[in-house]
Formats: sequence, structure tokens, C-alpha cells
Amino acid sequence: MAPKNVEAPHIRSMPPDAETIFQTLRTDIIRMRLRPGERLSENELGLRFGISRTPVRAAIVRLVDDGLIKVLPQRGTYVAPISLQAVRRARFVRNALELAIIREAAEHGLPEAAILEAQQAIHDQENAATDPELFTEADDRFHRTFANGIGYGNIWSVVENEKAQFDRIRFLSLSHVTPIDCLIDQHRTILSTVEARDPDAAEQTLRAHLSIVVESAVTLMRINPDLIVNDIDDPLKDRLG
Amino acid sequence: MAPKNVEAPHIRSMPPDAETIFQTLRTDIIRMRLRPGERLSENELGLRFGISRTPVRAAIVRLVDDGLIKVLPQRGTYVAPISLQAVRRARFVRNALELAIIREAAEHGLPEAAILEAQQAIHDQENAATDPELFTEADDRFHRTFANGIGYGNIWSVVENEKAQFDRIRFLSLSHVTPIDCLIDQHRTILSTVEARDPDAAEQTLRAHLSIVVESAVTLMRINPDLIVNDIDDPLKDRLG
DNA sequence: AGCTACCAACTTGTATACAAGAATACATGA
DNA sequence: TCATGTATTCTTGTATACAAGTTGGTAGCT
Repeated sequence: MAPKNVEAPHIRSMPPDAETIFQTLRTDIIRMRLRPGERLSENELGLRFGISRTPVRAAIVRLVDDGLIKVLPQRGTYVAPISLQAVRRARFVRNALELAIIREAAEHGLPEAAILEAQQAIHDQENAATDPELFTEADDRFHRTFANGIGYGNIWSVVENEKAQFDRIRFLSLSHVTPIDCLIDQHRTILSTVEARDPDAAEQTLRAHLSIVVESAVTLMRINPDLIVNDIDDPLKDRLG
Repeated sequence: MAPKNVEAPHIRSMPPDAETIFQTLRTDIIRMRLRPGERLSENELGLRFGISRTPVRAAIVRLVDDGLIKVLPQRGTYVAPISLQAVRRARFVRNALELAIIREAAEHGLPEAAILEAQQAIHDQENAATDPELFTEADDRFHRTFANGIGYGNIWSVVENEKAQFDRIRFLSLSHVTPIDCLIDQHRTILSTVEARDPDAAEQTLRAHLSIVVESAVTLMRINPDLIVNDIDDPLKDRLG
């Protein structure tokens, strides 16, 4: 392919807009490249991205809504600490939604395209076992396939939002504590139970799958207690129940 | 109580901020005081509230995230049409979450304060049967009580966001099609099954309750087809099946 | 009349300037 | 040395000015 009449290979010449800033910051926070508690000056971000404060603020407003950033008026903007409340809540919401999704998929079936996409996601995970970012991307894609396949629109975005807090913990050291082979095996089982149209088996398998993910998160939380805020009211439920 | 040293009874002297604008617009959209498709000029809103475009835009960004407003760059800002996709999705998410919530509440019990709050909400609904806004407020409060009572933080905000599209339909003519007495009766049954710690009965009752709410929404949709956008891919699933 | 080209008045997106509060460094006093 | 008052310099929140694009009306021509 001959080069088009575009003057240069440096695509970065055009400054990013508010949406790009939002995506970039969100990814950096979830990937833990921006650590909980870290300060984010609006002026500094604008300088770094080569734009003014206005689009930076638009991005920050959305990130505050997602619970990834905390703004203290006239004091500063900070990456939100990982909240135990938020993690517990995310686990509950994800469990409820994904179990309902997998049951719906197993009861009413999935389109052929979705089955193929899930198989591809499993395949990609097998080849990405050593790269946390690639592995997580394929993991997300696997789960998202079922959410989008049951015909209720973009349900996954709800899980995705809740999962953000959660994923920050996973990115602390995914490969160290999570048994990757086991996760992929469970993915295979989940897909096969859905293909076999067995809702009870699908629900049971997914329940075990999500439980393992939570256990690894709890372990990671104990290893890095400095990044987590324990805002649980009742100390009896402190252990993420 | 003698008047404090505040100069006047006109509390409205201070101009509203971005958060107030957001709440006001959100309520007006859900209450259908702002109709789907209606145009919202940023300049006009700023003039109406007595502030500049900046805080108005901050509010609009959040409302776009919630799917209540659509912005067409350089063309205009509009109240989002009621999307069939969004309604179906909201129903699925609400069903999954509220069923999980009520089951959790029935299995592990609720704090005494939550029980009292639910009773109060039922009481308020009995006295607000003729006022849609008051009735809906008490209805929300009833359901929210269980969500907040199970100790997983502010789960209700997830349901609340999804429910927004839904509620717009209900506000088209709540009293005309929804059997209010039946709804209140179901609330009483739900609360009693939770108090009796009977998860299966609680789930069954809530399932019927949510189903009735959906049925009335479908009826309302047929009465006001001009406000709804049919963006369902598969025409076979057109009936909100 | 009917069609085309243009222009003026809007829209949102972004940049910049100003306002008000909070924190820190520093001078000043005992 | 230690406490205290003050001023400077940060921060975010808001107001305003500019840039780029769309729309609708209208003058002019066929």
C-alpha cells in the first residue's frame, strides 16, 4: 500500500480531545499506571496533553461519576483510593448481572457469531498468559461476548463500570496469585454449558469462576494494604464475606 | 423559632451550581417536564438559570453519560428519545439486581432501621395514591431501602441509573394504567416475606411485582408511540418479550 | 415559478481570564 | 526555640472570548 497524501507518520500531531483524555486517564487508572491517591493537577494534565483545562475537566467530571477520581474543591484532584465498599459492591453487582446473563444465554441460546467470538477469546487467552494487559483484554472480551449476545443491548457497560475498582486490584500482580490455567479451563466449561443449553450447570460454573476471581483479589488486597481504604461500617463484615 | 440573621426569605438569590443544574435537568427529564426530542440550548439554559455555559456543560456531560441527553456536535443538544433497547436493558438489569438484593435481604436479614423505613415508605404510598410524583418517590424509597440495607454500599444507584429511561415511561400516565392498590399490596407481601426470612417467597413476589410494572410500561408505550425510538435489531423481539 | 449560491445567525468545542478558597513558606515577635 | 500572623502561590469553579461547523433564509439567476 502506497502512502496516502498525508504529510507524515507522526499521527500524534493533532491534539487529543476530551473523549481521548477520558479514555486515556481511565485506562491509566485501571491499569494502575496512576496509583490511588496520586495527585492530578488539571493544569499539569492540560500541559501534558497539549490542550487547555476545559476538555480535561470534561474528562474528570466523567471519571468522578465513575468513582475513579475524587475532587476536593480548591484543594486538589486525586486518583480515588480503592474502596472496600466499592469492591464489595462491585462483586455483588457483577455476580448478580453475570449470573443472570449466563442463565439467559444458556436458556435461550446465543447467536453463532457470539459463540465464535467466545472461542476466539479463549484462544487469545491461551496465547497471552504472560502478558497481563493482553490477558485481561481477552478475559473481558470473553465475558462481554455473553452480555452482548443475549440481545438486551449494551449490558456489559454496567458490569464494566462496576468492575473498574475491581480490576485495579487485579492489575497489582495478576500473574502472581491467579491460577491462569484454571481460569481458562473454567471459560471453556462455561462456554460448553451454554452451548449445551444447561442453565444450572452454566450458573454453577460461573459462580465458581467469579468466586476464584474474588479470592485472588482479597489476597492482593492483603499484600498491598497501603492502597486500600477500609470504609466498611460493620467490622464483622470486614473480610469481604 | 425566631428568624436568624439572614437578610431575606428569598433563598433563590444565590445562583445554582453545576450539581444543582444536573439534578434539576435530570428530574425534569425523568418527570417528563422535558420531553424526548426537545431541544436544549446551552446558552438558553445558562440564561434561564442565571449562570454561564460552563457549569451547564458540566451537567450535560453527566446526563449524556446517563443516556438522558444526546449531543450532536455543532448541531444541538436534545433530550434523548426513549429507546426500546434501553428500556429492555433497564428491565433486565433491574430484574437481575433487585432479585439478588431481595434474596440477600431475605437470607441474611435487614437492620431494624431498614424495616422501619420500608414500613414508612408503604405508609407514605397509601397516602399519596393521587399524586404521581409523591407516589413514585415513596415507591423508590421502598425499593432503595432493601438495596441499602444489605450492607453492600450504595447499590441502588446502579438500579437508579438504569431505571431512569423506565421511569420516563411511567410518568406518562402512571395513575391511568397501573393498579396502585395492587402495587402497595405487593410491597407489603415483599416486606413480610423478607421479615419471615423466606428467600424463595420473596423472590417470587418481587418477580411478579416487577413484571406488573413492566406490563404497564408496555401499555404506556403503545399509547405514546411518538416518543419512543424502536432501535431493536431483531423484529421478533419487538414485543419486549 | 424553481433552482442555486451565498451569507448571516445559530450550534457546540475549546482556550483563556478571573474569582474564591486552601496550603505553605516566611518573617516577626516572644 | 517556638508560636503566630501574613502574604504568596497553589488549587478548582466559573465567566467570557474565540474557533469551527451546521442550518436556514434569501437574493439572484434561469
